[in-house]
Amino acid sequence: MRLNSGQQQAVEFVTGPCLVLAGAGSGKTRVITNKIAHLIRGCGYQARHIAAVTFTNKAAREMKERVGQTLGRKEARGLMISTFHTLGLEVIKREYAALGMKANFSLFDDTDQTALLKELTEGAIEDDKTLLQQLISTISNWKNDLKTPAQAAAGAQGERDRIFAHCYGLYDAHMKACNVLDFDDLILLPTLLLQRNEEVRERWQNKIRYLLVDEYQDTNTSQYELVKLLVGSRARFTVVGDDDQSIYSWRGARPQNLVLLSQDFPALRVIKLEQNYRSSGRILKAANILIANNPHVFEKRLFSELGYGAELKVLSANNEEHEAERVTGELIAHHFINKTHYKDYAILYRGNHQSRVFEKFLMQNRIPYKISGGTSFFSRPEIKDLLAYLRVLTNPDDDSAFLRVVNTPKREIGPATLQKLGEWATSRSKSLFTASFDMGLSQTLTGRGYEALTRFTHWLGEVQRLAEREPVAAVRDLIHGIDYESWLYETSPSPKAAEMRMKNVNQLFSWMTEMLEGSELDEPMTLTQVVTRFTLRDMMERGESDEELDQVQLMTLHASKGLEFPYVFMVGMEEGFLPHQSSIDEDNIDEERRLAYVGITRAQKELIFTLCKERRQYGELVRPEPSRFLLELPQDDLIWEQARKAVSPEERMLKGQANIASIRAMMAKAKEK
DNA sequence: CCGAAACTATTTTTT
DNA sequence: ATAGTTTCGG
Repeated sequence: MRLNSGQQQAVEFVTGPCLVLAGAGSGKTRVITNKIAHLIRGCGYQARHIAAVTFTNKAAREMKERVGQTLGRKEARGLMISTFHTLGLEVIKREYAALGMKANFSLFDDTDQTALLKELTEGAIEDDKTLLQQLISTISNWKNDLKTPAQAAAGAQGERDRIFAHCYGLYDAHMKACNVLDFDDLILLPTLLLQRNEEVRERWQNKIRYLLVDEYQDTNTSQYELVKLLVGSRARFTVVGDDDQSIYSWRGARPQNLVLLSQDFPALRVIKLEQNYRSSGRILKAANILIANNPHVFEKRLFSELGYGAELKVLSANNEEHEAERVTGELIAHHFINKTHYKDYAILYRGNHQSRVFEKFLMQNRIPYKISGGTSFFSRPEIKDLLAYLRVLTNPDDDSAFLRVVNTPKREIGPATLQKLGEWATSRSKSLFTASFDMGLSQTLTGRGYEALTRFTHWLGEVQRLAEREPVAAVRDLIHGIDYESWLYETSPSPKAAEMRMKNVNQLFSWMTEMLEGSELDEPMTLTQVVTRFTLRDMMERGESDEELDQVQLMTLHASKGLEFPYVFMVGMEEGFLPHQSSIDEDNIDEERRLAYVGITRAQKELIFTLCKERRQYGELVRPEPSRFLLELPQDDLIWEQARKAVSPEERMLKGQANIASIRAMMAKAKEK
């Protein structure tokens, strides 16, 4: 397919700053990939001087894939295509000396971060969950606004801010002492460094001679600052964005950055892409009408030349189970009648927890499905345990990791021993692991504790030495050395669960081995890098998990951004759910509407909404109203299908099964003919 | 120091 | 409702 004139312009304008306002489905990924090709083939740029930045790993992978298809592996070699965070990590990895850091830093994920702040504030802040959450996001906002603890304290308004700023200071000191970074640091530190250090700034401006940013409306202040520093006065860049798809303001995203751009770069060329190549006319009309309820920075009118298409359906269900049952039944029938692939369907929901019921019904009916985005794998204790071990191995100063690991599996190192070790280490400004090798320690510790502790740390020290030469062997020795498998069997509720967990461990191990040894496509990585990449969930694709598998796609609305599917189910269309309750409370409906907009514009051919009359929430029965967004849609294009008369849950369960079973029987009969 | 029982918070979205 | 956490008895 050829590029339309807007796309063509966007691709060919390479001499200055360029903003592409790309509506949903207007082919922005095509523009980016074609532009990269044009820069290399038409403008004499070398691949290694071009960087493209996205927000999610999934998006980065997809872009790599698409560029690889357009250019071929050879020409694409050396291109930097990554998330903002991975780019920041890359800068830090190369410039750690200028940052005054050690090379072997490790990375905190949000659980580690929460745990540390909880510990630091014990007593000072009441054990209030929401307050802790506020503290975390306040610190994150400070970091996103490039504020140091001192600056935060100076600008603090009121008692609460002053206390929070103090906690920020404690947190920051602890992070530095342990040689640990959090996610925000991956943007913050490079930005501060490039601001302050001209030599480093020039080096990176020379390295990245053309920068492309996808989903620009999701940038926060520090990310925009980093972009400005990287492009410098030459201002050779393209950013692509759509303010209607800004759904990350809770993470500090500033869609106003779209406006700032024309102030900061007066020469900015603005190009609008308004033709939608994805959705039927009716779906697009619904999306346009919905989003018209929001205020707009840039006016744009999306149009489609595809057919008008089928009506949008609204299925009403009695409860969650019934909802899943109806979706499953609808899906089976549709799949059968239209001879589609399962991967043509997506089930989109607001919160991850909603996937459970759908998973259950799909599984019962032998429908292949894939839940993507779910954080489950990395939050599993067995995975966190092992990553913590590896963090100690690569960064002996990582006290959090050491504490997690020191008595897992149980090796008789209790709180008393650790308390004393902690006091000893603190008074000597050492980390726990490092201090455990001190000779004098035997004075303060009891015999048993000392014995157990030193046996463990000396052994771990040996593994550490091995890891420097033979990382793969070291990881293997580690897993065997702690006899992790036995530990799993002891602690798991059932042998089956233990088996599952061990499978996860082996999965992790084989991914790591791949990354450590490298492949034709990827350089071997150090253990430090591998551990960091795992925390970022940024690892290379393993061969088998190709998206080509024929599976129904389940994901959150957030995770669906940038993707498209022929048939889309948007489930849980209820007040309090799609406009989420917390957004209603905070009077932030616009962002929820954009989220609905994103969901609707994922659909190519058909779109089905579902909602429940009643639903179990925290075990309580609630009767939610239909989402206001459904009422905002053009009713002439909607078909509301009422649920059957209420019946008892048991009866409905049986009937539901029978319904699905009868559809299956029908299919089987039809097949015989 | 360990296991069972009682208790409690969970559910917004992601790097 | 359910999973994870704390507490109490052995």
